[in-house]
Amino acid sequence: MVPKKRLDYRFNGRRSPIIPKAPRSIRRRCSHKNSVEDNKLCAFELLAAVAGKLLQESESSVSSNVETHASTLKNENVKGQPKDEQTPKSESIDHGSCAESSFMPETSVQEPDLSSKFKGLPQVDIDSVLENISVFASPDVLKKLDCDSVQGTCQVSDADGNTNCEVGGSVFVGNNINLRAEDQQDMHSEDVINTSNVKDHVGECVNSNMLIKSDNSVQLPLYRDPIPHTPLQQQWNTVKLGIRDDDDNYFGCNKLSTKFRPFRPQPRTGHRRIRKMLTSKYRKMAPKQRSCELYNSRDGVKSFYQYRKRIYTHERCLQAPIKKRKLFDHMGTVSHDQEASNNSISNASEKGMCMDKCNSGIILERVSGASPTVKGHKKGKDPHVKFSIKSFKVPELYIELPETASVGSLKRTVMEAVTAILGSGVRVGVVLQGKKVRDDNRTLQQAGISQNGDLDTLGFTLEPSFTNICSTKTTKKHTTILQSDADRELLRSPATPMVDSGISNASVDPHFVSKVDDDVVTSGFLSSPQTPSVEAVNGTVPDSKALVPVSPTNSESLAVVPANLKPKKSELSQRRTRRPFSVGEVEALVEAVERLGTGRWRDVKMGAFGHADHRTYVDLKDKWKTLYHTAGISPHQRRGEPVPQDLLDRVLAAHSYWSLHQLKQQGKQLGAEPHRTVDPMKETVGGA
DNA sequence: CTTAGGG
DNA sequence: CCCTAAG
Repeated sequence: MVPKKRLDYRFNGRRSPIIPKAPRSIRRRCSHKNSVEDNKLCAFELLAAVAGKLLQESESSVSSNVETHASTLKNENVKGQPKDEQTPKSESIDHGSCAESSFMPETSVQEPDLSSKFKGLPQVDIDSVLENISVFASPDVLKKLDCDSVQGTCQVSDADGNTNCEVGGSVFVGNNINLRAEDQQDMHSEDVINTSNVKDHVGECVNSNMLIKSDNSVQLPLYRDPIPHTPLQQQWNTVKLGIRDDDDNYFGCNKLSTKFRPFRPQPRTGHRRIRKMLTSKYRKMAPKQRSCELYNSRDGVKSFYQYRKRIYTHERCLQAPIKKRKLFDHMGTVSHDQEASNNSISNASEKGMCMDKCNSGIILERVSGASPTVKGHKKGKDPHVKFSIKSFKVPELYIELPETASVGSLKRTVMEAVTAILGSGVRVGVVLQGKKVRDDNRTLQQAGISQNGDLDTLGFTLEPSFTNICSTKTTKKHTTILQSDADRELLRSPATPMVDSGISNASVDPHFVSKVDDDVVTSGFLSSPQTPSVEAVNGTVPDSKALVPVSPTNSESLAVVPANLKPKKSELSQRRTRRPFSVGEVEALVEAVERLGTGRWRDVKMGAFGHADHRTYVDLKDKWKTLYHTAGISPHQRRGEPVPQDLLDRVLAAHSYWSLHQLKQQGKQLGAEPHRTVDPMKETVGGA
């Protein structure tokens, strides 16, 4: 009885063309050129503003000669910095190009001049940086930047030349950072996935036992000392977020900072919606998402990484709902929890690859068991359950590096990210059938973890337990000042999920740089029970007697996810703007439902809302649901635009009618249950 | 893609 | 509104 052909129905998409989205260049490649000019100006102003402000607070005089200064800094800072083996560019190109490209924004390629020009800049005294920025902020330079952003990362060095404090600061002009993200999104992880070179070039360097999976995940065999002779903490202290690569190649000014962000794996080609997630809100927070490290040998380590936490066993390839991010953005640590809420893993359609692609993973080989799953064996009257955890997955780590960064830099960056997570302490969470088992007092049996249980769905998570993070003060005075600014910024930031052009505000805000930093500080590493940062899953490897590093290939084939992982939404979709139904719409809906019933939402949609692209049948169904609910509650409990009582009455009537009608239909079809078919009074029976 | 429900 | 499991 479908009135119309599906051909006519083209509104089931989520997108509502009608809803104006904040203008944003979703695809950098297209908009790049046009935005350059504008951004150039902004960049200049921004830089100037920042520089000006900071200079005021800076007592130290600065060199106006960039090259000189940079080289000096370089000399000071480079020493003491362990370097990874040389990784020739050629090699990167030959073997690691895929990996590299997947990690780095392509934008950088376009700024060779800048790159060379700012060589050596990465590590500079914070004041100097500011100075440098002001110096650089000439139209010419900006032009060369040919980029939408200028990021600066500052480091404060002590007399020994050791870096004591790193303050990552970024000035974003335009939407570079977002674009980068998108660029990454545009890349195909598959390209990387099967490339062993990622492992070769990155993993080996980071740690002989740690591998970076081609899918962007990091595998860190937990057997024994991943970081042999260095206490995690210590390692952590030396972490430099990719400020300088290991080949002594400094990135250009516009790529000074390396950001750790929850890693969002590249979507497959078909995932268009990925771009959606990169919309304003996300973008706005993007700068803050990056993690930076702030540490001072005197004041103790202060490091903050931002990572995204994920929810139990399921992880979505891409992300967390933006609204959550938003919260996270403005509320700092507190909102971490929220962010974790609806993550679920995706992908079956991707042959289990998604898992790997989606998550950075630390893989542990399962130890015991001859069985792939947790198995129990009798032992007296108390059955034992044997657990063999094959792997732990690290949550997404978003690492962003300029294309000009070296592979060595990438290695370090990843290493740092992983180290930060591990080093800050983790705790284990247990997930069974997708649900976290929170009650520590329950017995395994009670929790359903028995030899007879469905242990295939048992998983373990490594949850971050950072508590010491980003504590307090930074040595620099202006940091404090900026803090207040940042606070203000946070306060005035609307909590609404709908954000306009996103970056604009931030990018224009002279305090943006510091704000970012501050944000990072305040939101540093939080531990949230809800948000496991590391995921572990029971291996599917039948019988591994020992813990062995799992090669990317292996892990892929293992597809270690606790079963029920579906491939669905693999992108961070922005929540649609809320669009309350008008009385007129409600009326139309009621009318349509009265006519068509409550089980034909597509028809209802076509019949009554065919022109309303923003109303999907799901929306209508949901609206009906709420209407029905509304009708069932007292008027004073209702909110929003009041719905005429008569409509509500019709809702109840229609609902009632169609409930019976459906029962009838069912009865007819089933045929086996006569009493259901007709008697209206048997309404309740239907459910049985 | 649609439905139906839970969140 | 979102997200998913089921058809």
